[in-house]
Amino acid sequence: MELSERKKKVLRSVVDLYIRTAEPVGSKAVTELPDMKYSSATIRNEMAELTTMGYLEQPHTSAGRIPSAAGYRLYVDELMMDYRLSIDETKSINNAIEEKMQRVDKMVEKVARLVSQATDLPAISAASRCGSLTVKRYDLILAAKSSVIAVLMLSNEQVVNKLIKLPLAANESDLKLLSAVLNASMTDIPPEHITPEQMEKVMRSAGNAASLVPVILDFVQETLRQSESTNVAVFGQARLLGLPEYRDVDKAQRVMASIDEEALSNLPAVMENTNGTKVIVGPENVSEELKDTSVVMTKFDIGDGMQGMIGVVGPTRMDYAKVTARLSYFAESLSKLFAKPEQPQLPESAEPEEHKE
Amino acid sequence: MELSERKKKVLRSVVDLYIRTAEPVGSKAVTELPDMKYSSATIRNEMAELTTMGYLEQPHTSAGRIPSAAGYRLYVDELMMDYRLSIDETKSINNAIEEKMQRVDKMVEKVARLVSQATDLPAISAASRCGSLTVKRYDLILAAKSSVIAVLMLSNEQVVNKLIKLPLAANESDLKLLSAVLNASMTDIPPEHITPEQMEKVMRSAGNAASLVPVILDFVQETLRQSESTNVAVFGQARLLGLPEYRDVDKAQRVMASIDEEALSNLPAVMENTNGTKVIVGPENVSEELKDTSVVMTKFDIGDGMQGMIGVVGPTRMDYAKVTARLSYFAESLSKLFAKPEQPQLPESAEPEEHKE
DNA sequence: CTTAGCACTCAGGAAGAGTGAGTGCTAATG
DNA sequence: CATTAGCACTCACTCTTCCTGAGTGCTAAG
Repeated sequence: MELSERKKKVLRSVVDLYIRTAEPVGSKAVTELPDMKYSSATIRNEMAELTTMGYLEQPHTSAGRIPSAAGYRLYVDELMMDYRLSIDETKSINNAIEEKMQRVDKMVEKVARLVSQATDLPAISAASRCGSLTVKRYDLILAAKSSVIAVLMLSNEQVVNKLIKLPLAANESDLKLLSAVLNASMTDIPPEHITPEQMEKVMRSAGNAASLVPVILDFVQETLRQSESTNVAVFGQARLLGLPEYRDVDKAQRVMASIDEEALSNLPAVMENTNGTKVIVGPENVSEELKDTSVVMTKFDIGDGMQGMIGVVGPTRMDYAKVTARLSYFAESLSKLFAKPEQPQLPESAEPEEHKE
Repeated sequence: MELSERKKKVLRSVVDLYIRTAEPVGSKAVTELPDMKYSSATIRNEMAELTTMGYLEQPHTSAGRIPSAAGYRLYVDELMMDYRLSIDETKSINNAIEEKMQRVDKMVEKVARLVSQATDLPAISAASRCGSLTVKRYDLILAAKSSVIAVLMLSNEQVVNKLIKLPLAANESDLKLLSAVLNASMTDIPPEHITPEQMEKVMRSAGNAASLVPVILDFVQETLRQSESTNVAVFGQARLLGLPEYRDVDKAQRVMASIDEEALSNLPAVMENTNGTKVIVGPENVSEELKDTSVVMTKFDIGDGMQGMIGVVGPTRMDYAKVTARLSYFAESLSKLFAKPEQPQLPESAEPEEHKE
């Protein structure tokens, strides 16, 4: 059933107010809003109907209304006003991102930290590889009498290396032979297909350098496996405590603990089939502890076939408009940055104006 | 002034009890301890004296006593009983550490997470390089028509690499020349000594590959600089909230926020001149917010000239004996592990017995 | 030196009263 | 018919008061 324009306006007002004050919203408060031209009685009637329709709730008979999960959902999907980032905001975001950074996952972490600051809520970051990797090319460098550097180029253009110390001396030509063998027979093979039999075959043809083979292939397996893992971190948890809904220490503790766990396991799965920004309102969360906690997550591509995810956790009453706006902007900036890694290109298309309030 | 044996015994009992219960300790409670053979009146007198000596405090006239900072200090330095880890504890520690891990800083983080679990307190981890690094050796590998892998071997035997894409094609002999030049003139130079003049000199002698020089040297500088930075992380913050002293949300928030900051900046400085395990009792902390929060930190060497630090943050009333024991054990295990990286050797010397309680 | 006894203090919980924001309903109004 | 004014009612919260009991310091006796 479709809501009347007036009902939508009332619902939006209630949600907005509740987001600001964290207290049940009464009919009078709504009346006092700038462009509400109805009396409190009318609003009361509308609110009563919105309550029976399930968009609002009443903590007890003589209190104002608060939005229900359905109310928030509707608000997020249809009602909320776009929040435009202020110039200051975009500037500080850009400055922060502009710094040269080397390791991709550290970069994502850093941005998550910024997001946490910007939203004054805890933030979660995750960097993960998607799709399985293989080795595209092997190089062996003789670094000293008895140490060899193995350099692997992976299918995503990433390069990794390992220093291997040998029990005995090695020479250039042995290494040349071995790397030729490896490049011929061990490229483009996913880690789970590296069998002991294959390993033996390689060893037989590797001549003097045969003792290197198991070390290298172990390293290969480890590298390919490990790079599939996700790297999750949480920042600014303490900010939760500043919010009235988490004045209850027990609740805060439960939520924070489950952010830690959730972050470390479930999170990647949740975003599996999504792209862009997703809002999970309270009870839509799987975990029991997070039933009145909302999550806004955004997924984006970063170079080398990796994906990044940054999210914010807060009370169901969080400022969805602001949070999603900021998060999207961060994600967009990061994507662009990684698209041209040597020459950071920052989004200018956004044309930020003074933000409405 | 030296304390009598009886006073020491009373002080120890009070601290022990307070650590367990988090509530002011009355004379009666002390009397009821197994080997206290005095009446409550006697204990009262002793406690009164300990109070005037500054080792105990009284929250208000009609309450029991709690240890003062000086009391804790004395307790930590002289009074507390050694805590022996139980077999179970050492087992779970060893299991956790045994897994193969690749990146050192991740390893330290993982252990910190374990420490947090084991102590049920927030833990801080830091991994940092000490002393300045230089490049020991350069290798350049032609990876494709127009991409080159630069492999640097650093003075600590660590190897790093970077994939460089060229605007034009390169050939083997150009790279051979360039790497010879680099190895001849740019080794063992700390990052701050890489001057533009030098860079130009190298470029002049580099022939066709000159355009690679700035990219490589930038990478060198970045690598050497970055590896000096410290990598700090905090885990299990939420555990603070389980403790009675942090039922006050505001306090908890202040402390947690300042753990975040402290962790990220001050921490390495604090441990500068220390080795092994250090206990910082409440007011000995620099930060105002942490005046009634204690920190136990331990510093240890991990391979490659890196140092690791793991610490625990908790109320002044934390179980110092247990925490220091566990922390030391973790640190010891890690040090040994890194001493023989390929063949994890776990401490057996500890000969853990059933722990006293 | 140790202990029993006693008067005194004071934090913290329980019970009760008052306050006011907010509601739903009804009747009047444009 | 939609809107609004008016009114009685509800109920969370706060403030105050009272009471209890754990703990103390001091004194006098063992």
